[in-house]
Amino acid sequence: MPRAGLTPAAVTEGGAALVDEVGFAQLSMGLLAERLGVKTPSLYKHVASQAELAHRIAVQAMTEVTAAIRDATQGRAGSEALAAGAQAMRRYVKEHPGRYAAANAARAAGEDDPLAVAGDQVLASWAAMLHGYRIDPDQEIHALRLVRTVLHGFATLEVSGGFQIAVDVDATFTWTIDFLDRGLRALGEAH
Amino acid sequence: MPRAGLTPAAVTEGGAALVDEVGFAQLSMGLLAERLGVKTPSLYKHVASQAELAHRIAVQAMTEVTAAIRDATQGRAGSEALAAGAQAMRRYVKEHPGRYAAANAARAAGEDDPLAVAGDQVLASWAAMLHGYRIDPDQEIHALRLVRTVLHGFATLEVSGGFQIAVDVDATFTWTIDFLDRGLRALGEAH
DNA sequence: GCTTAAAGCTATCAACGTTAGCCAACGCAG
DNA sequence: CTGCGTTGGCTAACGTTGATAGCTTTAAGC
Repeated sequence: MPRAGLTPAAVTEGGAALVDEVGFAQLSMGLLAERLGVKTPSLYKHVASQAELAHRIAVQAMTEVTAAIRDATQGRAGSEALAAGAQAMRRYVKEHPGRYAAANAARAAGEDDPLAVAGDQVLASWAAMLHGYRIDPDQEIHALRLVRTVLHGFATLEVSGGFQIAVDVDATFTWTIDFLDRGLRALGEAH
Repeated sequence: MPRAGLTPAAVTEGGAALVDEVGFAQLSMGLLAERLGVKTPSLYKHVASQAELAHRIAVQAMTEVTAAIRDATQGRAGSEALAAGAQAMRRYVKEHPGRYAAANAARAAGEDDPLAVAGDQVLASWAAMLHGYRIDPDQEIHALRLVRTVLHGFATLEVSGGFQIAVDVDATFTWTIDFLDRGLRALGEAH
């Protein structure tokens, strides 16, 4: 019988594609094995456990989110950077809901966990973006957490179908980013 | 052998207490049965499945959240109502993280699903609170979604340990609510 | 007290994650 | 090209957990 030519990276990539299709909660070793044209136990030659697989998917998601935000905010500052970064993140979550769910479910084990490193990079992107608003350093951490809260909250609510009413969610998102932008600008002017 | 005297409500309540202790993901029929002093299959005399149990817990959580917000905002309006309601919700989530997780994981099946009804009541509470800000009716839906986004995002991030940095999360919360309040007041004045 | 609906039990099944152990495929040395 | 070691894939099997079947016994109502 010919080999499938799997590697840890290939299994992770397959798992990431799978959770985006069927949802993170529906991830199972059997289903992934089937997609990869292999029997279930074979996966354990590449990943130690389903928990490790989920963790790898989470790291990949964090890394991809970072890249998306960085690309979007490249060369922009202030309001433009906020809008572009926020849209980039929202788009990523809509296109890869399973990966984002994996990233949310995952818990970093220690400071040097790749997941923690990737998470810090996302935070660093938002921090750099906020810098353009010239906010009082004492309030910077609060503003950073606010941005994260809003984007995370919006993304999870939208993906889980939380917005039922028949009003354009796109409009709400741009409105929300605008609301955020005004408040942040006001903070900078008050400095 | 004497009977344990269980009912669907008692099983749900036990399940709610359990998920708050061990986490929603760790909910299992065996563990709950043990807590209730009964063997696993006996639970199926009261709830149809683990999925139904989780759904019941979610409904209970939604109902309790509604009550908490209503009690907190009773007799207040505008900024005060926002602060009190937000604090009430945050407190509920911190005290009952498992139930809140159950509520987030649950999906309402149809318009008359008790979960949908309870969810609508929460939204109605926020809508009533927002009314005090006298916001342009066209923007009311966006503001409502924003409030929900912020509170949901903050609660989930805090419960999942998302705020690592050693700066007081309480301070960030009040700061965030204040940020929200200012923006909403500005919307009302611009009307 | 007798009847009967239902609560709890034991036994059992199915699905899934995981491990053990075997065999065949590929990479490389000679 | 041949032999050999590594390694990826397989089958078989186990433990756990959700769920069902069917029996027994409790306890509520007449």
